[in-house]
Amino acid sequence: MATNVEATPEATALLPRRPLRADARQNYDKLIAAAREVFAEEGTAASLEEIARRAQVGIATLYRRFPTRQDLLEATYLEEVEAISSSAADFDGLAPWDALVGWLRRYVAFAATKRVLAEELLAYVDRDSEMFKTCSGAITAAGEPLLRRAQDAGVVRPDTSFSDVVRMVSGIAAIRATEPEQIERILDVALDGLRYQPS
Amino acid sequence: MATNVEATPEATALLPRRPLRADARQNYDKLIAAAREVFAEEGTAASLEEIARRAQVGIATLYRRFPTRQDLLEATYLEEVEAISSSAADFDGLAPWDALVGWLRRYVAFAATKRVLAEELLAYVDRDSEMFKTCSGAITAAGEPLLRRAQDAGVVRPDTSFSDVVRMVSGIAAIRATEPEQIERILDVALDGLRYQPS
DNA sequence: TACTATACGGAGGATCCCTCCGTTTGTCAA
DNA sequence: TTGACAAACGGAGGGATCCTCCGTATAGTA
Repeated sequence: MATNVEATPEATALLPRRPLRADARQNYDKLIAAAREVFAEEGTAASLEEIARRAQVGIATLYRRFPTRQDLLEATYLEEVEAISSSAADFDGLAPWDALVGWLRRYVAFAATKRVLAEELLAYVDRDSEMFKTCSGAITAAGEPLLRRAQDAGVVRPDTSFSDVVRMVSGIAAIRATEPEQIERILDVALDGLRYQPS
Repeated sequence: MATNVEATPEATALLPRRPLRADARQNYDKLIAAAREVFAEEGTAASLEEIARRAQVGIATLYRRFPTRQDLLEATYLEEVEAISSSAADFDGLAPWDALVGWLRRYVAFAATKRVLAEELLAYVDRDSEMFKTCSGAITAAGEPLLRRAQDAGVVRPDTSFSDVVRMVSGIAAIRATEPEQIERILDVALDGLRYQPS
């Protein structure tokens, strides 16, 4: 995950934060990492003490940094968005098709936890709040170039927008499948649809 | 709510249950009523002890009847479906338009809690399970005649299906509005759309 | 090195989950 | 009506979680 230095060059400023003491910053990162794991495993109703335990941090440390469950949820969500956005750069070296698909596959894993976090956040935050707008903007800025590159190279049909693709993948990621391989199969088919050239 | 007699004439058999002792049946009804209230107020993560308290029943009584939180959730959901279905008969005496709109307004209140219950149930029950199929069938059987009657009377445009109307209303009911009056206003506009006669 | 703001951890009271078990009560047959 | 029993009830209580308070430790600075 993105380390928590306050002046990262490519920082999208999703998480504006004052400088923390070194130990505090480490604990912050450990808490977010643990929260992402536990929320993914047990849903948003997961025990905060379990998160603190897994982060090997006292429960009070968790509450000091995140006074509310919402605060922890929101920070985890923003870290996820930041991670999926900045991960687009990891695929720069690959061929256009492989780069796009590689990122989208990563997006599936991201979308699964993102959806449940977002659902919970929406109970307290407005859907078209500054936060959600910034997030969707960051994701578009990260992924749209991958799509355009693939389209310019002729390996993806030109009549699809980034929004189309992301929503298609999000929809597939949200399928309640009994076996996880099913998601894989469906995703494969759908991605093949992107290569199809309409006559 | 529908009282819990085991041989109600119009019973849709959504809730097959063996005959209960009189006191047990009363407590069952009190628990469902309390559960509906509390789930609506606090979400599906609400405290079961709070539900037992509000129903003025011992906590063990709740657990005996509903060994699992899922069981209580499911029973509450089914009661809601049964209530909204059988309530269609309440509007038989009204004019076609008033009958349809009256039922749909009741549906909005229903949909708000239904959605959150269904969301939680889907974590454990398959989307196209017998239960969900039966429920959507019951709602269609209840509401579709109201729509058809209004269409036959010429007060609702003929080019809309029951599914269209229900999903429109469900969508409006799911809006995360800050003020509840907003839902009312939007619903009014949308329902006026039903009267509009395309040329 | 010494000082202080910052951060840490855990005890502890309140609440919730769920089970066990002794007590009460509805139902039915005599 | 009455007596007997299956059915149902309620609450205590162990374990887990929530959240706060407060004494202790340490990073950063002069």
